[in-house]
Amino acid sequence: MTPQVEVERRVRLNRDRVLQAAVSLADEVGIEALSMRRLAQELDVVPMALYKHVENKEELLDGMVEVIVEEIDPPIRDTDWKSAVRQRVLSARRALQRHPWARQAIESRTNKTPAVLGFMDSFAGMLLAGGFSVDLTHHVMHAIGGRMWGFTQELFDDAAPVKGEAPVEVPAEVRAATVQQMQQRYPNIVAIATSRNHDDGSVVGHGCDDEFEFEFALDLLLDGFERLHERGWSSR
Amino acid sequence: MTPQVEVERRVRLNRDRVLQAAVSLADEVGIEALSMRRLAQELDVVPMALYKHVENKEELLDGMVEVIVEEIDPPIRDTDWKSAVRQRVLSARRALQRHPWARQAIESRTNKTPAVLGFMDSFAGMLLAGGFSVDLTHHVMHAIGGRMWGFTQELFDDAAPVKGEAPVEVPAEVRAATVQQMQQRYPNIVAIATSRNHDDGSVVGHGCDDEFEFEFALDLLLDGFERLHERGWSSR
DNA sequence: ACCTGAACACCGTTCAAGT
DNA sequence: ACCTGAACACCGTTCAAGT
Repeated sequence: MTPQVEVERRVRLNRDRVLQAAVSLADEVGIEALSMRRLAQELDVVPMALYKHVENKEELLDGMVEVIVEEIDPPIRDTDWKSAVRQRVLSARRALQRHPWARQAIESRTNKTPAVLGFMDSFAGMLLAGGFSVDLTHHVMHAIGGRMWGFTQELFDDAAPVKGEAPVEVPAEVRAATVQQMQQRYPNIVAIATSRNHDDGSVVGHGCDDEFEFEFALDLLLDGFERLHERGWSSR
Repeated sequence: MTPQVEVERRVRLNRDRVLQAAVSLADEVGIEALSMRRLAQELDVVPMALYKHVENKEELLDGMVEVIVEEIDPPIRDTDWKSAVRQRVLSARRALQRHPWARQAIESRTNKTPAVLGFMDSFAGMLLAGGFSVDLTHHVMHAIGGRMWGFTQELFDDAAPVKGEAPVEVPAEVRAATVQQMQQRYPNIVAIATSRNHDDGSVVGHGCDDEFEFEFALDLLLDGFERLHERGWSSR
């Protein structure tokens, strides 16, 4: 009857279109109202059509987080570490504020997707370029991560075993290949992850001492408060 | 047939038993697997029986958060502000770590329940007792809140209008009564909330300047990093 | 290669009824 | 006063089938 209309609305679906639509829908209706069925409806498609472009809802959320992380500006060049870091943190904050659901979504993800790893890697790069030791960079990443979002805690930890599933055994050669790939793409992260506990020859690291990281940031803040208090600081 | 068994398992339900069961269930199976139906099953009761003790699932989650907040130790007396604050933050952290779902649950709540308000009030009290100005206390609360969990941002804001619902108009006399009640129970919070913008006579305050709070904490950390860097700090 | 339709095993919550 | 049972309008995801 109206063939060109049919043709117009039947744009071919692809992963990117699915993710973009999901982001817009979450912006409009909130993350709790974002369902596979509703998203499909928005795209004029039957629910199951989405599953050709996205494994399941978890992977959809991973993809949405990737979209948001890619909105963050790259590091500013030719400036000191402090203003580079400051600008980038504020840029990340702006991205999160554009999408009110993003904070919660990020915090619920346990997978580290490439965009997230890339962000962390270039972030560590700013500090290392500023002359920070790998050690200090590591702790600073934890401390600043808590400011922007809550998920940095486990970034360098071993993948947490999924509830109810036996942890997958990865053959040694696959592990070695993965480490090499990681080293190529995320050299700073690998440097940090391998710098501790290298006495036992493990390349992966043993997860961070959560308690230490927490108190590290806490004490920095407490000392800061004390200094402001002593000098009679006021916001006006 | 077996009347005493029937009697034994049919313990009368009440709000507390529901909340405790919900907390245990979430501890065991995770927050995403906690459903009203599953909780009812755990309590040997039909799903709808829960709704006599809890308005709906949102209120169930509010109640679970209350349970966790009540696990936090009260402030330690007869010590300086710094170690009082430090101990209490670490106690809060321990409570959250006992219940891995709690962080996410807290962050998803927008209601401020009495236990949460009470916690914040006595927290502010530690700083005020240490001689901090109301102004500095206010910003410190924001900065430290971000360390423990992510929800302090909106604590002093006006209640965010619920999506899709017209904001409820509260009669002036009801507002006045509420403020007086708040002043009785949460004097410190009210002091903080009313100290800013008092030039226009509003008692409620206008929400905080998010951007200012964020940069306040960020710059404290950046200055801290800089100091550690300059003095060649190392974690060993 | 991509999309569909029906079906399954779940949700939160309403309503009217039972004790 | 407290609990029940059936029903409604949703979920995410499987499977086998269509083009």
